Amino acid sequence: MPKESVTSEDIQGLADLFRHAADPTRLSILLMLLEGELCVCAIADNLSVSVSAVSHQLRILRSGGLVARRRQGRHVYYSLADGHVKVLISVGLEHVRE
Amino acid sequence: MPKESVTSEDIQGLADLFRHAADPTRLSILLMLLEGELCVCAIADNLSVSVSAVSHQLRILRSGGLVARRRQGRHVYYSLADGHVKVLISVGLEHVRE
DNA sequence: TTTATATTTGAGTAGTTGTTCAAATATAAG
DNA sequence: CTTATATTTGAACAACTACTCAAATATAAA
Repeated sequence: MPKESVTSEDIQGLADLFRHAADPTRLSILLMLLEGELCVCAIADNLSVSVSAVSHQLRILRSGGLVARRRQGRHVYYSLADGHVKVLISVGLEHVRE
Repeated sequence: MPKESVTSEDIQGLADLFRHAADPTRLSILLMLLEGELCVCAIADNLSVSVSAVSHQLRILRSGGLVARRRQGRHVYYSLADGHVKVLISVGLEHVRE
């Protein structure tokens, strides 16, 4: 992957991706979604964060293409958008655990 | 990688890792270092950023264990600390390029 | 429709962050 | 020692971010 092939748009996209995963609350949400989809209230219950705060973070994750959502009745279920997130978290964990 | 095995320290470490890679300037530095070690002034020349700004960012990258440094004469050469960074960038690029 | 539950949204705010600028430190050469 | 080059450091400041709170929207049940 030579440097010449990396455009400034790539860099901005990469920075956005990492920035979206750089917050403990959002990261906790992503880790929860590794095991399957969850509705907003379930995520807020498991974390100790308000529903509003979770919704705000989910909006950011969705704008970054990290999660997808599906409405069913009064609930909105969120899930990981693709497999890249799993790999990023796995490699990241290897790094922080040395 | 079950959720139960991920501690809050893991989450904080992961968030720090992604946060360190979440800035365009730092990301550009990491991409440059993919091809080999460089001194501070060379990095500042290639980017359009002041030497001071580069030094500040290198300090952050070093505190996060992403880069290592080696002094030789008046120059200080920086390089990637381990292979995880390369993988993170590779997977990230796959994601942003769809 | 009215009521209740689930989620989203916007404003406001405290805390964080990246840069610039000036000063300090480090090493080498004269 | 003095001078020059390379790098680091701290303060100050503007820009950004994550949360709270209140209000709005959405869907379902009575």
